[in-house]
Parts: sequence; C-alpha cells; structure tokens
Amino acid sequence: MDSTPTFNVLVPDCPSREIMQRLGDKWTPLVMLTLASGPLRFSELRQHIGSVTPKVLTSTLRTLERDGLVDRQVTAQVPIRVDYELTNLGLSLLEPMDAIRIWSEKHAAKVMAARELFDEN
Amino acid sequence: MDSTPTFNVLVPDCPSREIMQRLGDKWTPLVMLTLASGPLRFSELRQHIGSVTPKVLTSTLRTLERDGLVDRQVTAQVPIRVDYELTNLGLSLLEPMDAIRIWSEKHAAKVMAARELFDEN
DNA sequence: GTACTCAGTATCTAAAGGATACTATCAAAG
DNA sequence: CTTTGATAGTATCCTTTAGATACTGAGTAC
Repeated sequence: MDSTPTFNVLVPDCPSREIMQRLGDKWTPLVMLTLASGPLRFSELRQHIGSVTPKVLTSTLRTLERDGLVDRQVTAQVPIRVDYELTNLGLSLLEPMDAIRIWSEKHAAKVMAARELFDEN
Repeated sequence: MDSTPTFNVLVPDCPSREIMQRLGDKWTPLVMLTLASGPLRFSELRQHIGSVTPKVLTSTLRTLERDGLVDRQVTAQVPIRVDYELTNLGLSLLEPMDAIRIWSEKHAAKVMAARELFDEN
C-alpha cells in the first residue's frame, strides 16, 4: 500500500519533467551555486555572477522563490535591503547541482577539444 | 608544478560556465537520460521523449555530438538508419544528470506545493 | 530641492524554441 | 511505371525567452 505518487521525467506529462527542465534553465544553476556560500543581496548576486542582466536575474529569482528553492528577505532599511538565501529544499538540490558543476569544470577541456575536432570537418 | 588549467564556473568568462549552461538546455538532460539505456534511432528518440519537435531534437543532437557527448552512426540501408549513442564522455555525465533527475522526481510534490502557496498570495 | 543608493521595471531588439508542412532516398506493392 | 510507405531530417513561420539599455520609486544625507 504505497500511496506515494511516483514521478518519472521520461513520461512526457509528468510534472517532474517540467521541474527538471526548469532547474536547467540558463541562470538557475549559477544562482544556486553562488548562493551556496551564504545569503546575498540582489546587487551582490549581480556582481558575483557578472554577466546577468537585472531583468533576467529578477525573473530567475522569482521562479526560484516560487518553486520554494530560494527565500527572499526584505529588510526595510534605507536604502532597502533584499537578501536571497537557499531554503532547505534549495540546499538539498545543491549536491546534485554541484556534481554538474564539477563535471563541467573537470571535462571542459575535453568538450572544447571535441568542438574543435567537429568544427574542422 | 601543476600545469592543468583550472576551470571555475563562477568566473564569468571561464569556458566551463558556458558548457554548464549548455548542459542544462531544455532537452539535453532528457536526451541523455533516454540514451542511458542504450543506442536509439532518431525516430525512437522522438517517440520516447514524446513532445520534442524534429527540428529541436536535431539541433540538440548536433550540439551533443559536437560536444563529444553523443556519437552518431549512419547505416546506409533502406530506409536509412541513424543511431545515437552516448560516448564515454557522455556516459561520465550520466551520473550527475541522473542525480538531478532523481532529485526532480523525489521533490516534485514539494515544488508543486510551493508553487501553489506562492500563487495564492 | 539635489544627489545618492538599492532593487528592481520598462522598452526594444535578438536569439531560441515550437507547430506544421515539406523533401530525399529507395524499396515493395499494385 | 506509378503509388505508397518508412526514415531522417529541412524549411517556413510564429511565439516565447533572453539580452541591452534606460528609467523609476523610496528615502536619507547634504
């Protein structure tokens, strides 16, 4: 008697597929990995990440907040202060995300070499 | 004396960042996980994945091939047969990708609940 | 009132993704 | 022979997402 619904990304209409596809959007992993070392303000996040525009960063953060992965704390001081922090759910995603990061860094040279070879032909 | 170049996705211009962002494009994880159980033809991939259009599947596969993650085998029979298969490099990415898949399936319900809560307010 | 900081919006353009229809190849059926 | 059918894609058009850049609102300091 297992009442837990099962999710399977390989089934087209399974909600887990859409969630996995969201996790891999362009800035989500970078935002999460940047928040891994602790809460940051909006402007700090921008500076750390570097090439993201405010519009896109805002929408990425809103989606993360909506999905329960990031918590947004507004402090009414002057100027206003907004801190972003990983939730427990967000923290639980950090390890898988970091595995992707480590793979990317470890195999970047191989991927670049493969690209050169491919583009030659 | 370490001559290995170091990559860091948190550095804006590091190639590993672009590679990580590519890995998380919309269909890449799904294609790789679908190929995890063995080689598949183009049409079989389409059927397994379900909702992907041929144009997008083709471009996803070309990118994967270019990055050295997938191998494309053409067999000149009639009708023509094209098989796609993970390379060793692609296989090495499977474990991190699968960790993301497992997380998505395990926490899908929590994410959906967070969304409902967020949308109420 | 002017200036400054912070956290965003607004507007416009460019790139990526999606729906749908079409093509090339060749073999077997009629 | 002409038609049908399978496979692996392209081509075309349209919508959605991302990027560049400029601007806004709140509020204290000067």
